[in-house]
Amino acid sequence: MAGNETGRRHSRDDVAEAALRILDDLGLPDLTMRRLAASLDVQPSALYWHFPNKQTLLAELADRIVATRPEGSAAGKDAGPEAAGGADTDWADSVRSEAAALRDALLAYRDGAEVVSSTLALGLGSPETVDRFARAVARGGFDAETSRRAATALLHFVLGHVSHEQQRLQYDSLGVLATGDSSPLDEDDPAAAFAFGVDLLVGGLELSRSRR
Amino acid sequence: MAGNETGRRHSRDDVAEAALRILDDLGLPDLTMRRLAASLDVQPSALYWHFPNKQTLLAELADRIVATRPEGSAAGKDAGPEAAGGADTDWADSVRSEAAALRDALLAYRDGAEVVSSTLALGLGSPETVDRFARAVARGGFDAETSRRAATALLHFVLGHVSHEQQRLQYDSLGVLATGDSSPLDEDDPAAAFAFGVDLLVGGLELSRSRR
DNA sequence: ACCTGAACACCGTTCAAGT
DNA sequence: ACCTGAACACCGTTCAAGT
Repeated sequence: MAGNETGRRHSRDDVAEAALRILDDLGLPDLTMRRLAASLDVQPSALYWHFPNKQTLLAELADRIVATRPEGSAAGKDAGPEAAGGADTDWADSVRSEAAALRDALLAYRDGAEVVSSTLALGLGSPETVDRFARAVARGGFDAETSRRAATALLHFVLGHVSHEQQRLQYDSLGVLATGDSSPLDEDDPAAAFAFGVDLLVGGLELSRSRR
Repeated sequence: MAGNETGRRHSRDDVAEAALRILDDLGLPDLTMRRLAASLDVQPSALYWHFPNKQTLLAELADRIVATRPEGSAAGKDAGPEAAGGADTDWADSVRSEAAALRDALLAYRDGAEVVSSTLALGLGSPETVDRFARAVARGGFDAETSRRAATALLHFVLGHVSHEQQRLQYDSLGVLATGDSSPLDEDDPAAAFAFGVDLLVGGLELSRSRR
């Protein structure tokens, strides 16, 4: 059903795309190697020709998910007028839109945040996501270590927030929505709560800069 | 081996303690219902008399883990001299030590952060952890919604950071420590990186306060 | 280059029945 | 109140062999 319509053999890309489909349709708990194999009309063992194990498959999915950027959501150019060394008055907005773009990408696939989060935790997946944050922060004139630490703080917040957001989505889509049994982490306006958290981190950076 | 030494029957508390032991000794992936049952000299099905399912067991463990506070690490009293309404000049330090105490508690058990994180994500577990953060923030004179949002941002950062920290620990303890293959999220000084992230969030709150 | 067939070593959960 | 025995419906992964 993915890639080649009726032909027998599949590519690594076919497998990844079929996996992404199952993820988005059924969710991460239902993305099993056996179910994936079945969706490709293949034996489970065939998958191990394309990927050494499930974790590697998930890392590939994570990379594809974070590469999902809604059209025209570029968070500033890679090398603007002030790219070479100097401080950028607009760095804060670029951090904010980088965060928003990542959130959008994670929300584009069911359980996207959890897939990326667990892949990052295992040290797999491309470093692109942290790097983008770090570059945006560095535009503010912060040193490399500060930028990297701020970037991971941002990433942890974004992944935690969106994971919870998505968990809530499918919790609501299922039956259990009794009145008032919301957890204290639930937010009635997820986007606003997200922006607030990002602003807190950006504000902290601004403050640390104003103190030299 | 846990609770009653040679007697046959166990309490819910025995089961939880045995589970905590397995978690700390072998890690979350090896904490299976079957292995837990074996450690109690009991059939797997016996566990389902004490807990309706594994998730509920994990939620109980999460509550016990966050209740682990190293001796004398109280992050300020629950009702100090300025408890009733007014702003507290020292609220920032209380947020910081609350964060440090939570980190210590999570680090006290292998995979502690992941257990708490996944429990929180499922909306299980006690709301105490968020509440403590929210109360510490509220001492700064912030309204309830701001305090709650800041608290969840803090919690997401702490859980993300410590999860990664712990994943790195057992990654290092296993074989694979080739030179220079560290992920961009790795920190050579985890405690400093942790404090930096917390300071960013606290700084953001200070800034938002100075802007009225 | 890509897949089958068959097996290995597991999982979480249910449920009637026992004491 | 607490547990056994047996089953159900699954997992991820390996590996010799096929085309």
